[in-house]
Amino acid sequence: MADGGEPGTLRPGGRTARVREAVLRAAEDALTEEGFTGLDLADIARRAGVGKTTVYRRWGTVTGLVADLLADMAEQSSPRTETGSLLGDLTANARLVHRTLTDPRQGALFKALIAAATGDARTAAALHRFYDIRVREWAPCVRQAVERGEAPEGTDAQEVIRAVSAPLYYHLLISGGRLDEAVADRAAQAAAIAARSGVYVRQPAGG
Amino acid sequence: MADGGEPGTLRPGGRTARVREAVLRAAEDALTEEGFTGLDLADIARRAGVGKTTVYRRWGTVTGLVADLLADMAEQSSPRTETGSLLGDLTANARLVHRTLTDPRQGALFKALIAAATGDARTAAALHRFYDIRVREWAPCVRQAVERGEAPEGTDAQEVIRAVSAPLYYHLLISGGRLDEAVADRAAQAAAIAARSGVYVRQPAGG
DNA sequence: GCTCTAACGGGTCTGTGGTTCCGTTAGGGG
DNA sequence: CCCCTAACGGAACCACAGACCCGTTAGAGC
Repeated sequence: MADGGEPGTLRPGGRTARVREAVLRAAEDALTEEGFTGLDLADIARRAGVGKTTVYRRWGTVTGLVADLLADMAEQSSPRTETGSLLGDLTANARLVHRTLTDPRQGALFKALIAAATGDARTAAALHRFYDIRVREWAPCVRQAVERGEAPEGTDAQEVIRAVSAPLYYHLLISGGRLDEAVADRAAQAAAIAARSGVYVRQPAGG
Repeated sequence: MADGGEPGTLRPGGRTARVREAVLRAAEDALTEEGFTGLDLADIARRAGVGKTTVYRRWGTVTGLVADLLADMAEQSSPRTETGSLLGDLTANARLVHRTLTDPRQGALFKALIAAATGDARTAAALHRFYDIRVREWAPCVRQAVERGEAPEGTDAQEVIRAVSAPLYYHLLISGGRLDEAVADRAAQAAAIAARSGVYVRQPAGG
């Protein structure tokens, strides 16, 4: 009678964890191959080798499952490289994002995740959290540049990192142009120059 | 027996045109209010005051209808302003995009359109065409800046315009951060400085 | 290793988005 | 102004995603 809450919270070990893992991987595959529109929880259950009832009970809706997938993806982090210069670090970041988005599977997955987030507040929150974590991981390279004197005091490190990614996502989702490495390098250069010039200094002192 | 092609092509005037107009406006409203996910052709037909059979026959699928809506939107163009300086023109552009994306209805509509494009090639092509037209409309202000000597010869005007929009769309779709006017102004400043520095010169001559 | 019950899963039912059928309305050429 | 037929529209039909029921499996505490 007195249930503790959502299914999977009282006995999260063993089988439950295996099922979650299998379903999230299946969801990732399905999103990648079918896109967000062509998604079907029964198909995901089949891919994962679990009963579809389980998927409906644990996650309820497609967007709920995508939100959980994003939370899971947010856990895993890939460490960043350090080159010693702002432009070098931003270029490394831009090329990492570029590689991810141009990879056929990963690119399709991210497109689907972003599409899912446009239609559901919880999924959107999960997506924002995922990118917030990724941006925070790279922000230190901007702060180091400030310490080296490459960028002015008060520079918004996270905004600089976002500025590097933005043109790549714009090409992927909106303009549809060729997403070659030159686009990534230009994005890094533009962000580096703008950061050096103080464009990303918080609360500009009237100018 | 020998049909000429798609419905609506042989007798495109009068009633057919009125129906198309009503359905596209209804689709716009539905996309804005329900988002791409919660879209239903029967609901659109109801809103438009036409039979749902008509909508299915003329457009077939939701994505087909969205693609047609984008083609229709691409027709209407809003003229740009000219301020006399690159930064001024880019700021005007950034604020225009900012106003569009922060308007509750327009912002929701564009989110839905972009989401629709991620899942269907025809819709994606229509979206790319729409933005290509808008970008081309603003490109002249960059070319004028080149003539004035504000930016180096060979600057890719369209890429500069895209660089202005990119951070705004990144915030709207991905980071979820506050989309205030400062973001727009920073985007314009960053693009202007990068353009001046030659970041957007085509085929950089090694350097 | 026994028990209790959280969590899984096959099978069935149902609401609704999408299709088809066929009669009705109204462009547009003669 | 009349006719022909392109295009519209109501209604019945169908398939399938998602909800529900109830028996089965396997964590976790003693």
